[in-house]
Amino acid sequence: MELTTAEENYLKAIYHLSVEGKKSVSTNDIAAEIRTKPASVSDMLRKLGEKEVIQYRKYYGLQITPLGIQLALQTIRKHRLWEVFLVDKLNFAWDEVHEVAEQLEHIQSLLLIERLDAYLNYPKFDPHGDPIPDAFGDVRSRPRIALQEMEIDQSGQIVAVKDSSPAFLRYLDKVGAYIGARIKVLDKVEFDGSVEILVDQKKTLFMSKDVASNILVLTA
Amino acid sequence: MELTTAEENYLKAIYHLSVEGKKSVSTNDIAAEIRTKPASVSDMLRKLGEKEVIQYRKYYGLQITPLGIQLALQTIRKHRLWEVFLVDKLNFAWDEVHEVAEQLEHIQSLLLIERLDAYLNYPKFDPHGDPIPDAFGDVRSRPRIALQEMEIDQSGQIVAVKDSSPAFLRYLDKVGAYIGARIKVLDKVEFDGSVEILVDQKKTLFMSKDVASNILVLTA
DNA sequence: AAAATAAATTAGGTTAAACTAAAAAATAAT
DNA sequence: ATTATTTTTTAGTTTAACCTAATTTATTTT
Ligand SMILES: [Mn+2]
Ligand SMILES: [Mn+2]
Ligand SMILES: [Mn+2]
Ligand SMILES: [Mn+2]
Repeated sequence: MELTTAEENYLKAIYHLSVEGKKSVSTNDIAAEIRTKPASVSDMLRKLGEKEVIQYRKYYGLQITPLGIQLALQTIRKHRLWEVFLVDKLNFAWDEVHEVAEQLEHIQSLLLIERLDAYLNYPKFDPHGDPIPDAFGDVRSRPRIALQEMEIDQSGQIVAVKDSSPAFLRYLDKVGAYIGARIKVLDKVEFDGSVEILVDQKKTLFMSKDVASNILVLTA
Repeated sequence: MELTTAEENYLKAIYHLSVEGKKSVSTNDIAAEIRTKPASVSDMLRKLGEKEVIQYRKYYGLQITPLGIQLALQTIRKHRLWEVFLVDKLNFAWDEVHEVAEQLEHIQSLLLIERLDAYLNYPKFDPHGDPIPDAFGDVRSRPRIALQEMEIDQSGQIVAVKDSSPAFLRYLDKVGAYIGARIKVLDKVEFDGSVEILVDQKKTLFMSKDVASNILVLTA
């Protein structure tokens, strides 16, 4: 069973929206995620249904199948390994990798991805802190919460970002927030949900609710 | 000006057949090279003509333009750099790289290819001995002749292969011929054109005319 | 429960890239 | 110089992946 590039992109979007997000995924959600029109999505859902990577009843909704999950995870695995390669070996910044990985993830070669994995020393997380599925599709996920949901005085370590857009990542670079940083919540403002944190025991940082909710933390 | 993957493949084939080969390139030649039907080639030639990467007058023939050469060389550059990456970094054998490089060459990112070039230490030749064009499309080509055309007692160094098929490359591996090997022609058989050579001053090797004509040598 | 609104699908069209079969042009053979 | 052959192009289809506009189904509101 092989999927086209477009099919892989759709399936990946469906996986992200369903398995990692809410249970029910709408045609409009997928269209927004993939930046395409709902009519095109309907068309593709029928095709993915025929290929049995999703279970699809029109007007009712869809459910990704075990086969679909497995294939989606293989694409995600490739995407994240390439991101690690770009950052670790080619010195890309973490905000420069997504677009290129979006292309590289579709290269078809089992040997390539296994060799790449070995070459990178079997990394467990990508530059944005997202877990890299192994060759069998197993994902070791860490329990993590949004910084925005932490209590005052609670401390932890930044382990991932929810939003991987260049604008957001460059903002984090600018203020000095990074994956691996140890943080402690100093204050939370009731009024607008903004937070004040201490980074690496030396630098205090204010951030909006919007920013804080896109930073994922492993609490101690 | 951007080309699709199919257009890049056609243009690359046209470049190889015209610039590196004979002057006049037929529709059938291209069809054979790309493993497609002549009718499909005619269609594509019209499109490539409109994009001005070739000059095309139907029934008369085609000529690749300077713009076409430049674009073809960029694709060839990417192809060969990826081949070096696969062999040097991911331990691919030289007969395993072509198919994967055929896909990787179409990844679009200027940053990627410049960084890759730097990471590989600006290699000048790919694993098959073919020169890698630089970012400006300049190719440093060495004067090389087919082993088959060497005289008895003449010596030199294997610098490239004409045929990159896995079958041929694996045969060379088996008999112990490799790029960089110093050789000397011991004998040439008039009857069938086969040759006997001495490799690295220790091992003698017999090879058919067919094999010898696909090995390129830099004569001392 | 009917009407209004929102969401999803279908109908019909476009573009890229392939194909087969038929026609046209160029080349080779008599 | 015709005729025959080969090469190339055109005509007409197919498939994948998109689109807009129209229609159908589901959901909400009155
Ligand atoms: Mn992609
Ligand atoms: Mn990532
Ligand atoms: Mn290619
Ligand atoms: Mn090569």
